[in-house]
Amino acid sequence: MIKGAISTLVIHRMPRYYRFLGNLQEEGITRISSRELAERMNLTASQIRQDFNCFGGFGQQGYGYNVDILKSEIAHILGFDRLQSAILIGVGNIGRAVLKNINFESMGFSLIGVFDEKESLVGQVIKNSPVRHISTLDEFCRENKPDAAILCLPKAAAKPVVEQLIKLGVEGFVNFSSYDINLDYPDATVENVHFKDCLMTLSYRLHDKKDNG
Amino acid sequence: MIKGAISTLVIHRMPRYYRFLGNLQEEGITRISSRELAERMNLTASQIRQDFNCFGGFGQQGYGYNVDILKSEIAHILGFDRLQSAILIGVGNIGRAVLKNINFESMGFSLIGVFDEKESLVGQVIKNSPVRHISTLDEFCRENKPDAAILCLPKAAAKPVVEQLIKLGVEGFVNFSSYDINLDYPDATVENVHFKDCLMTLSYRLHDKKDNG
DNA sequence: TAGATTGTTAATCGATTAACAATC
DNA sequence: TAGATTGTTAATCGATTAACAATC
Repeated sequence: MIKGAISTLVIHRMPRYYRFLGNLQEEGITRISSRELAERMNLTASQIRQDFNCFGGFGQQGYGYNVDILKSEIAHILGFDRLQSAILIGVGNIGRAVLKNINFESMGFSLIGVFDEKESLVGQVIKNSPVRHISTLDEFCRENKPDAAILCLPKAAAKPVVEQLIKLGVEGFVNFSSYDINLDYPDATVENVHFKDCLMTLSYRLHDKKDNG
Repeated sequence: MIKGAISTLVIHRMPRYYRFLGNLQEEGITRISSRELAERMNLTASQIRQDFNCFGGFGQQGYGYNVDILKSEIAHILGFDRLQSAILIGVGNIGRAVLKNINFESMGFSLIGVFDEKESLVGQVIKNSPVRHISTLDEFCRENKPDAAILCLPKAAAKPVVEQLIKLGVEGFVNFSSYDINLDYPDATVENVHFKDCLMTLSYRLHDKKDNG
């Protein structure tokens, strides 16, 4: 497996491959060619082969790809077999949606703490995780050294929390708040998710279609 | 304004520009050069100028860009001044998060209906929108012809609803369910949002950092 | 006028596509 | 063996960066 300089575009396609391979498994399909997969995913066969060959290539000439093997190779590439610890901050609607819909263990993370600023939520258990008060965050992090934090806070609250966590040594963030985490922290890895941007893009595309056919 | 064939990459940067320009306004900054904006956004000045010049260019030599003007030009490009009608389906945590955090009118949409399959939610009013039962969706769409639908459903429920809406003539989708809407409908415009993919990407990056420095 | 910074063209870089030899 | 399909190299295409003349 030759890593080194995988492009962002390739990396962002890997989770999508992983998802589609899961769908194939559910359909009972055990074998697929790059051509067939391309058709399903709206890519080209060439691109798929190039992507997989960034990591070594997992197919077999004349046969294609074994779905189970390919999926587990991707799981390995994405690091799902080596769990990292994560905390989640903010159990409003977004936080709850994440907690209820995402199986952390299946995607490389072990959720070790959930925090909110609301006293009334403290102690409540959501998906096996007791909610802790945000005031205990500092102590908790010094003791447990989480690798990553999932931020589900309102925009205004996000910035100070990010700064606090950076100081505490947290290196990875998934940010669902509409605050844009800026990457002046060279060691931090950030994935910003902006709901609003998708609506804006859709607005553009719908108008574009009406105007330009 | 010469449109024609704006690349996906440019289109996806526009909402981000819009957001950053809003931040500048909040900071009371009225004027910015491509160089300064590039620094804030982790882009290059060249790229910013190229992006804006896809739509005609809104700056002034020797001065830079007027923040208010640029922001409202982008609002116009994204179509925020010509509202389209939208419905939202599914008022679980994701649906509520969207309803509570997003101001539709400010990003080109007017929300005309909210639906859920749970009888107990019907009639409840969330952010000025009464929840309707999903069984009334067909009739509602035939009467009101919504332009877009925001899907906040579980994976299994998403597929049939998409097919139903396509038949009813809905052309745009923002899809927050983990079902991947496939674009075999040539007229439909889809923005899929996959929470999980972000976590997976973060997992990759964190491991990559540990392994390769 | 001099300085700054855009709009825009040209050069570079990277990603996708095409082609085909290797091989299952 | 013949057919299929990969892995991989080469060609193309597109996006980013660099450079600079235009101009405020």
